[in-house]
Amino acid sequence: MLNGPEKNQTDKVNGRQNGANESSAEKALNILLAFSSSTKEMGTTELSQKLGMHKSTTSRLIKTLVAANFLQQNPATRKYLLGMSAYQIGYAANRSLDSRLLSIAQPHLYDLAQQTGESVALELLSGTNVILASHVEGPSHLRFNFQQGEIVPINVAAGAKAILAHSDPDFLESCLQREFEKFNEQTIVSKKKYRALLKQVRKDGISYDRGERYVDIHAMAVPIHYGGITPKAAVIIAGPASRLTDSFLKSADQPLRETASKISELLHS
Amino acid sequence: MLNGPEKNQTDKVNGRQNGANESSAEKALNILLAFSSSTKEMGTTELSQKLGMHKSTTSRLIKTLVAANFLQQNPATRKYLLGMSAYQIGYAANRSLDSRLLSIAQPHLYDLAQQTGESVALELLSGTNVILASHVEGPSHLRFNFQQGEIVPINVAAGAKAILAHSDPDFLESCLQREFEKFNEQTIVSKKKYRALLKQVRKDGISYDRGERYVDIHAMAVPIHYGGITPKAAVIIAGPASRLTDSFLKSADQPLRETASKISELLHS
DNA sequence: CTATTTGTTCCACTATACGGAACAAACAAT
DNA sequence: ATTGTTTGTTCCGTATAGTGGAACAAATAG
Repeated sequence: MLNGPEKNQTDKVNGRQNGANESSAEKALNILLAFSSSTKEMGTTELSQKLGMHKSTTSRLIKTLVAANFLQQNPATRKYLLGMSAYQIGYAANRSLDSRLLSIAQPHLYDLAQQTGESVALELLSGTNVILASHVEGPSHLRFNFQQGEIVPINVAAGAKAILAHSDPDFLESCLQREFEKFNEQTIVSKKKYRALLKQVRKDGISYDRGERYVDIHAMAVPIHYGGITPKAAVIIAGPASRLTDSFLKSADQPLRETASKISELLHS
Repeated sequence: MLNGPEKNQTDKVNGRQNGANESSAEKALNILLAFSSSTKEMGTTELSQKLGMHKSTTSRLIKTLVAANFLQQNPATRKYLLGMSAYQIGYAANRSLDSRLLSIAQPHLYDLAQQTGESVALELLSGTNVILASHVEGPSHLRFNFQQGEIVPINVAAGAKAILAHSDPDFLESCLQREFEKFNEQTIVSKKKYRALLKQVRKDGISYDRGERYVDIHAMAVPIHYGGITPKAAVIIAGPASRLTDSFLKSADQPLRETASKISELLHS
């Protein structure tokens, strides 16, 4: 009789035990993820070492990934890089995440508006502008009325500053190519000043607009983080300058941060 | 007696025979691709039907995809949608493809500049602008000097029209939110007129700029296709209005189209 | 032109994925 | 609540599909 006395004593707890177990599908996904961190092209051997897989296994999986257009081979270097299908699902994910973000955020924006008494909104980065995607008007009679879908230049949007403060350098540069329009005396038009401001925002985790677009409207914003990725959205509180005093900013600080991090967490769940 | 004398007569030619054979990695990738076409969330059963797989297989693979964050479950609907990893590799693919596109295109842009005698460039769509990514100056003394990295509004860039004419409707709408700046009498500021123009461009496969940015500079552009995806780049020929006559446009038409399709093909190889 | 690195194919072995069916969980209809 | 229906997950024996050593092939370096 084969397999002797104790047979399946392989402590397969049932599921996985240490994460050391990998299906071929998992391996294929890991290959894709390996390309997401470094932009550079990679060959079969390099990949197999990086992921601790055998060359032959890696080679076969790459073949599959290439066939599905998730990877492509650069004929010049014979190495591999991400392909059109990767681009495609990224594009689709972007849209899905947006719509999901909006539905997740809505109730929390509402709570924040109730709590602070001011208008609250979500700003989404789109190219080199910010779009006002979702908003809740504050209960007060004198309040800032967000205009749904309004497009705001990055130099005057509090949300844009919050987002760009954590964006990757290349992207930031491409945004700074564009000339900053001046709306009033408070508007920041100097790129140098803007950069310095972003540095401060990154440190504080919060950004402000002290009438840079409309002199009598102030705002404060905190970014929403999507995993390890450049944030592309921010929660913003806006209202009349007369009410957004220093003491208001102080009292609204914690609730705003909590709302943003709550939404960030829910996105990942 | 069932199945009689001969048993394993299953004509397993050995490898695959009809392409009907699918590895688990392939199946996982197909699930991802299923989400790229329709934005809507899908459940296990719906997916299994769409892909012709068994429920149990689909369920297991979804589990793997969720664990790797390529999919996520919407707690409200219990259905699945693309997750952060999808977004992440899309973002990386975007960068990779750009750098690959530039290196692939360069020699062909050069050839086209030689052939036509005018300046040639690559325009990349970035958000709601177009960036001048790579260019070759024409041999003539009087020529259009592209400025590397220059950002051009979509209403005046020939490349933008070529790109947007083939973009998906949602994206086009978001681009049209932005107000069109008027540079001179030729500049198109009417959204209605712009839409009509795009329709024509889509039909012709080529777009023109007859001095819409600089009155004395004309241009023509053809989009580069990345697989089945919305194009995000175009090849453009620009030069002094005095030389871009109707007869020039006619003679450069074929070479320009050929350059664009050559680059498109090389991207896929 | 040989040596070395890198990538692919082969094949016997075994672990892994399959799919029917049972089970479990939501949701609808009484 | 109770039952019926749809949808999703888990179980498990079987057989297919993936594994990895090694041979082979193709580039690149020396």
